[in-house]
Amino acid sequence: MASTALGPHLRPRKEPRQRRAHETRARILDAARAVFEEHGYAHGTTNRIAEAAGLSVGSLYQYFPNKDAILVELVDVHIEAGTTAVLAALPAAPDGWDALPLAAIVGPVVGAMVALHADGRGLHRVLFEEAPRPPEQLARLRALERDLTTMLGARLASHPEVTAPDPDLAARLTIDAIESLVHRIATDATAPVADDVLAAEITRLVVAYLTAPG
Amino acid sequence: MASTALGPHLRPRKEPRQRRAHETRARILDAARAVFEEHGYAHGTTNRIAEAAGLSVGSLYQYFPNKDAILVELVDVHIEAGTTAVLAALPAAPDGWDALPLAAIVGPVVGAMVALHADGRGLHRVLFEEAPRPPEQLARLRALERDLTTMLGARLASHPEVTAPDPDLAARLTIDAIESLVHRIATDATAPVADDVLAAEITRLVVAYLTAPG
DNA sequence: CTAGGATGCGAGTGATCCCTCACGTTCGTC
DNA sequence: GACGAACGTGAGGGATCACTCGCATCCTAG
Repeated sequence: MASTALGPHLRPRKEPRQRRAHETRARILDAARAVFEEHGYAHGTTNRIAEAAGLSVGSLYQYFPNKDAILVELVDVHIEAGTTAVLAALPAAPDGWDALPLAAIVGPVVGAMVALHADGRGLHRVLFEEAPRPPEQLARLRALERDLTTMLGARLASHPEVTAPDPDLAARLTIDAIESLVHRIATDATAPVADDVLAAEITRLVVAYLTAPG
Repeated sequence: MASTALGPHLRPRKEPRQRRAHETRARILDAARAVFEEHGYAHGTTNRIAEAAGLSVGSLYQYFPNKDAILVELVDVHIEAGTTAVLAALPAAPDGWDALPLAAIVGPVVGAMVALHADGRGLHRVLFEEAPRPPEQLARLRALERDLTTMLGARLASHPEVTAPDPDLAARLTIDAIESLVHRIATDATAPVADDVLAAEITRLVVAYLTAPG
């Protein structure tokens, strides 16, 4: 939870003391997920969230100081889950990745990303694109992205299979391509693609790009 | 203009008769672009649009029956511009594309897409992701995308350079990758990439993907 | 059992927004 | 210049939404 570092405008009114309160808090977050996904940010009203959680608005405001605080917490949870999932998917290689085939590195990461976004595309869009977010959280997200990109760029530069002339740019395209394609296709209900097929094809795309003959 | 096929809820109140009225209409659309880009859909109020256009709200509602009608028109204009730009960028080849190098086909299309989204990323996001759009328009957009994808899939299947095992899936990834990467990178102000560099790199990615061995 | 804190309630407040309407202003025509 | 139509005005109605506050109910320690 990120509540320790948050300003007073995003801190809950009271820390829950009884078990009942913890359950209520969780119910609010679950209801918020559903309501934001269905109605979007602007029409995802606090009254609707409270109703979906089987509560009154007043109770909701016992746990969250305002509407945005709910959203911020949902985003934080998603960021944390994504970071740990991707890091866990990276193959363990104490001597660096240069000895591993590229597909063995890219494949698991893509698989983790696909799994992460398998459900809740609408919610994800609302959280990350539609809703206003505090600059503090946005900066954290950008820093995370930048770290990931430079880390990947350095690794790619030394990998024997990689032929990209500008590894940093290649790292950026790679990460953006993975995320974008997962978003677009994994959750497009009109023409679904099986998760494993999609992951394999995105992996094929990335590996082909990084190892293309000069 | 798409006003001929629109229902009464999206038709302007009156067809403009005087030159002044045409200018007013154009001013409203320009102002709406700016206001939606800056404030998003929900906070892009009709009063703000009218003010930005140097008009009163009442005048705005002489030309557009409601807020959404303004948005629909902006989207239609963008769709039309995008379609014509991409079609114009395709190389003329009466005997089909099979004799052309893949890069000569992909390059111009990517270049056209980059140029098309060079400005107004924020507006584009609002128009296509944040704002609610009538199902009719959404269906038109999906149909256009599907046509483009199947057209490209058929062409790719017969092209000698292409090695992708599933041309339709490859066509889909190709189109989505181009659009996504253009959106993400061409208009990310925090770490800008020159338009020509970006277009070249995306082209490299697509060609590498489509011609990957194995 | 009971006191007092924790939790839950929901009508109401003020703010914002879309859109209307009754009325002025400008333009084209004779 | 005078008349009618086209065009422009902006205060305000009606609706929605975030959030509050006074009070009821529940839980738990002593």
